[in-house]
Amino acid sequence: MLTVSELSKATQVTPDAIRHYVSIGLLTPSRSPDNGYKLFGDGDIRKVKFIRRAKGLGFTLRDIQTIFDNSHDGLSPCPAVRDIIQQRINENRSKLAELNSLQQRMDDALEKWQSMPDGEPDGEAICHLIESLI
Amino acid sequence: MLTVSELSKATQVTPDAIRHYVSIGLLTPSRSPDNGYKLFGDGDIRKVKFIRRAKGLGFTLRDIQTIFDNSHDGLSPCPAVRDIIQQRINENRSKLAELNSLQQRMDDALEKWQSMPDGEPDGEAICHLIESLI
DNA sequence: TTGCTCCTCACGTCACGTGAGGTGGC
DNA sequence: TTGCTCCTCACGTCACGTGAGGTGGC
Repeated sequence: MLTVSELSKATQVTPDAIRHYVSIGLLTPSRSPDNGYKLFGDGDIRKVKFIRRAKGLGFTLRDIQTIFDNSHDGLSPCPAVRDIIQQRINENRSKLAELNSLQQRMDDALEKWQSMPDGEPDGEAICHLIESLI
Repeated sequence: MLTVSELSKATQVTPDAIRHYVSIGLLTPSRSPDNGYKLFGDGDIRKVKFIRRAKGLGFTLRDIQTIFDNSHDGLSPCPAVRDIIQQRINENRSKLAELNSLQQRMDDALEKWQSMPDGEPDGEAICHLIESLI
């Protein structure tokens, strides 16, 4: 049986993150009758590593809870896993497109501003740099 | 003088967003003595448009508050604007790199999983698709 | 009375990080 | 006593969206 800090060391995950996973039900440690400390089993090391791997693939903690629930109910989580990652891929593509166009706008603005002086506030414009952009 | 919904229509910004800007101090409407309604002036149309334009360039509402504060204190906000956008550009580059590598990992995983069957839970693995990845 | 706009809380979002205040064993 | 780990709240993050419950004029 492992305490929070022991599980933390075994998995390279912060104690706070582990406590968070417990608080949302991803991990369900037993309790020490002596002092109420959370006690984790060997399976929890695997579970935490799974959480980290899945997060690295873009799964949310709620997604991961769904996977655990399926697994616990004796269902194969694989179909759900395929569905979810496809959705996360679509979302990520949208976000990438968004950030790329933002990057473009920022770069354009900064370049345009290179040749512009700093204006004093004149009661007319808040910041002429920003307001100069269409 | 404009009410919330009138300012909303004039700027194409939702009433909720306008109320939010008021609540954090970006807008400071006067109040109708009759019914307590928020009353905005013509300058507020310009301010809301400025907020939207700045947000479109990656400025946070807090950044925009800083710009307003400088402007209000009779200082030129332009040097701060240049500093801030440079910082946001750096942040955006990091985030883009992050999302690009996530995209890579997701695509790789999905492709690898094409040829793998859905496994039944066997008490050994939670989801062999995810656990198959190094 | 019905419809419309307005108001002020206050919670939910995502995944924690960071105090705040207190406990228990060496 | 000091140091270390543990505990449980509860707030902050970013920019709103969404009820919840109530008001005021046509």
